[in-house]
Amino acid sequence: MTATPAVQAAWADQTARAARIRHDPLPLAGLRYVAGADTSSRRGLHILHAAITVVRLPDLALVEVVTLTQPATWPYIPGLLSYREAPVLLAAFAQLKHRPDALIVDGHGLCHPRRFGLACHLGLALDLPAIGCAKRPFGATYAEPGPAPGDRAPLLLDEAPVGLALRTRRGSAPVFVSVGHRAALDDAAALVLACAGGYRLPAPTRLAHVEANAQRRAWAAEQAALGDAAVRPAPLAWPIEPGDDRWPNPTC
DNA sequence: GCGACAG
DNA sequence: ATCTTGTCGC
Repeated sequence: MTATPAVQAAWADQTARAARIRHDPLPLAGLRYVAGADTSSRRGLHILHAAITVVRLPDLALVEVVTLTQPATWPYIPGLLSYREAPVLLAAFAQLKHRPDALIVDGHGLCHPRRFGLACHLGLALDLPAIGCAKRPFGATYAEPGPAPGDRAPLLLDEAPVGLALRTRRGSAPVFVSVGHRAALDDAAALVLACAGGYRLPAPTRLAHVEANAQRRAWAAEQAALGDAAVRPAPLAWPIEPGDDRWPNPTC
């Protein structure tokens, strides 16, 4: 994907929004409900299945799940994941009965070319403390952290510290934690560790991944049962032009 | 042209 | 992200 007008507009949009990110300490002591966000989709199908989970601390019990299926309006473009995934994730979040104290996103926060990854985008849109916990470093470099859970090393992007490579489980690759919005990095790491529960990925996003996949399978089965009435997968119209309602806009 | 590249 | 078989280890 090249620098189409919509892509350039999105870059400018991210830079403008990044200036509004705050780095508050997370009130970890009173933290009770932590949400997780993830999506699933089938290979050539531009349909997104989102899941938002709410997990209770400190026992990591799953107390609420919302899933939602919507057509994607953007392709996946490295650095512009938000424009693809944020709309359906925000719509799903709006259906939550609980108001979580914080959100963990399957993706990056400040570890991003314009310092505005999906976790920043969602946190800012929701005005909620948000952190990114990704499975791959997205171009950032790091020294291998020690083997014990809690061991960590700085994540560097363009020579700048943007997050942590954090060991959450012995014998597993580290996860890549960066601040999204209204959170400090050490608190973000502490929260991820508090949610690890013996797994590599923190419970909120790990369970959201499971739920989003279940939603994709359920949707596929439902479509199969509908036969002729099933939605025909319209190919994603791309690129888009100015004035298109998919143009980067502050509401999503 | 080649390799990188969150999900 | 998804596609895919077997394989290694607790």
